[in-house]
Amino acid sequence: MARWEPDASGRLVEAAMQLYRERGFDQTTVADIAARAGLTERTFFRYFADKREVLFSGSHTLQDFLVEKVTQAPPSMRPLDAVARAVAASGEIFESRRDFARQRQTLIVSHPELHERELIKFAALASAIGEALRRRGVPAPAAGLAADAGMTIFKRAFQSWLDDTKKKDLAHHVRAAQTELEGVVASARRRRAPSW
Amino acid sequence: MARWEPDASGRLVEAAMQLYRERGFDQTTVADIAARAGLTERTFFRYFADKREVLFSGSHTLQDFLVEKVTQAPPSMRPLDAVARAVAASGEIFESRRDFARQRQTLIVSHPELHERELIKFAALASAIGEALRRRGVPAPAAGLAADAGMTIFKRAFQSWLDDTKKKDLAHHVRAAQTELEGVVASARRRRAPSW
DNA sequence: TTGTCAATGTCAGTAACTGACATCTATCTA
DNA sequence: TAGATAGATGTCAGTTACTGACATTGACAA
Repeated sequence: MARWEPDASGRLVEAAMQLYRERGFDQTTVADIAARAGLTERTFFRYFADKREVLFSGSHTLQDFLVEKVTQAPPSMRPLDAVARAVAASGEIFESRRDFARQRQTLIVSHPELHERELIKFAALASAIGEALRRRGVPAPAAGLAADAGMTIFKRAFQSWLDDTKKKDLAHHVRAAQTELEGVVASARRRRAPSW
Repeated sequence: MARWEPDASGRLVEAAMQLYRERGFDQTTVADIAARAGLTERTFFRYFADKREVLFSGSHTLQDFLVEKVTQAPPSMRPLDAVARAVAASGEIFESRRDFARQRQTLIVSHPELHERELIKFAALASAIGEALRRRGVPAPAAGLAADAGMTIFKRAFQSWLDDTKKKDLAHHVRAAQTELEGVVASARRRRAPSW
């Protein structure tokens, strides 16, 4: 048998989600979370850098997934398409946890501290994807902008996927968001500089 | 004469910038900042919600400026152009404080806590600008995306403006960033959906 | 003079987070 | 099989960000 109850980290995540939802983020202490997980406060901080991070343990997995997909995209594919396709493919990570994702997102958007953390995770994602694009030979400025635009698409698509009662998959929402963005960003005519 | 030394808030900002630069953000306590400003810790927290916020006191001014510029843009102007032009115009806020802005940005990007705060300020900016666009009659999805794309342009342009030794103005960098973004986002041909 | 009021100060308390060190227990090793 | 090992956890003391309650200050008005 195992030395201790298995999956301490997972238990902490589970306990945190429950408590944040039950009594709110501010009304939950780290000691509360640890107690519900059958651990001590000190152990919580060995697994998570702070009280917010416990809701973002999956971000590393997502980052690895997206970077790999972007890296594997056909060499001829345009940068933003490579990113959008990777984002669309990440639906497989979320599909089975739609309810969890919805609850988590509700928590995040209603607590600025959590929202901040989400935003910097997206920034890290964008940075990693930009680097992957550069490794594909995309020039630096375009790579960074394609990564940022990809994150804009991701955010929109993810939200509308969560809101979607018809349960279309994430890829569908990604395509819609990309098309919308193209409509917004495309210049009226091809030109060398903005006309304003 | 005034009851107390004037501009307590400004003195706190000044003291914080000095100390964060002298000994680093983590090695500076709020009590340190307050002491240098000739005030107490408690007073610091009456002016700023937390230790980070002291570096973002100008964000409200910037938001009001951008919202007003977007609102005043010619009705025929495309949403992203309206945002980009507003962003370009905001150069007048920064021009005279280029060195301050550079020092501040160096601090922010080297401290994740500060970076988080900057990101949520940008998110608030995007939200306010999106709303302003909707008041102009821009449909909801396009308004939000144009605001986000505008912030992407702002970030790029602001950074390259800070890095620019030739001292071209912010508007120049905004135009360059917008042109780059258009190149990245534009679909290969006009189409109804992404081709991937 | 005296009262008012906004800005500041004082003080005690909570909780996030950290460093140092102790303890536990499955497994490895002699 | 005794004992050493090592990773996971616990204990404890300390710092500091942040808050609520209440006192004080000092220009100004009545």
